[in-house]
Amino acid sequence: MSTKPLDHKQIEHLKQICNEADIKLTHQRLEIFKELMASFDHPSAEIIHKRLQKILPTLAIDTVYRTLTTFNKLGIIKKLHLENERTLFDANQDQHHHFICTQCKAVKDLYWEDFDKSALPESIHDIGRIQSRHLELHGLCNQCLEKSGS
Amino acid sequence: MSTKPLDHKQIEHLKQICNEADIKLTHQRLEIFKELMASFDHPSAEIIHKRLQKILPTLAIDTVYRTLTTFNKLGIIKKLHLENERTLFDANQDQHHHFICTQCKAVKDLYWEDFDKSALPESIHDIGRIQSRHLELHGLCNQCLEKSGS
DNA sequence: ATAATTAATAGTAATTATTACTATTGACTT
DNA sequence: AAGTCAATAGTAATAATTACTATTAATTAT
Repeated sequence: MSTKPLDHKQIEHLKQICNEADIKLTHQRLEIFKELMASFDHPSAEIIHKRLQKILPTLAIDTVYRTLTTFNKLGIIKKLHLENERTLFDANQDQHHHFICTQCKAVKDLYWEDFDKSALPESIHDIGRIQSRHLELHGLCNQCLEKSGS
Repeated sequence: MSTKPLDHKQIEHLKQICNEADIKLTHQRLEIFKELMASFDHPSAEIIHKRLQKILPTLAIDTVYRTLTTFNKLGIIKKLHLENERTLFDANQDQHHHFICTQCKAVKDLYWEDFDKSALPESIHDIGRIQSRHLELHGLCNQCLEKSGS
């Protein structure tokens, strides 16, 4: 499993967010956050729970769900509802989009600033006021393409 | 509940698809399809089941799920995995996108041909080969905006 | 330092969405 | 009219997520 180097600035940021929201940065919350920051993939609550077993053997799955929901509300992670049997979680806070492989179900990040800055069609005014946009691309990832030998 | 007028061409199309796929167009399948075609909203399996109670009182929820999965595989409807507690279903086969109101959770269709035709960023080649794109816009719908009085 | 306070957690149980199993149905064929 | 077989209803199981409650542990007051 590939991981990212830990960014202490992000942990400082988490401390600040928790302070402002008047909630405690408990050991469990910190470890769940660190696990998310270290994950290149987009783990589910269960995966996070499993990965933390070594550090926090008594951690309850309920706590993982509660914490992830809390983080989601605080805006420091995002729930992903993709073509997957489970809800996935993403700690990448930069504006980005997702590619989902229809074969292996892998989820990969995609950056597209030109699109992010582009204007939405006029017809959007008939619907409502947009706060965010998220693009979901489906297709075959390069790994699966190689395997199927095309 | 607002509904669409029934399009007999679409039912003919369904018959043809079922024929080609060598599956029977049963009474249940037809009624589920008609209900989907008549729906402006994006119903869940349970909602479809409820709405069909009057016509098909013995219809099993299992059959609804099975049929929707079948239709999804046949490509005549799409499963939507949005920020919703349930999977939703969409019978609109034209290329389109979705707006989800963060307050009332309503899902509205959005057409944006210019975007559909636009080229994806070069970086996509590092990831894989795209088969489809789906944009998910989040914000407040006009109805909720009016209610909150802004 | 110790007691009081209280948010957060672990452990357990419940709920909800979805899928699986099996006998039965009903349309079609011979 | 009997046989065939896919599809269904009814029931049960599974899996993801959430709720409940006693306990823990950190913080504040004494």
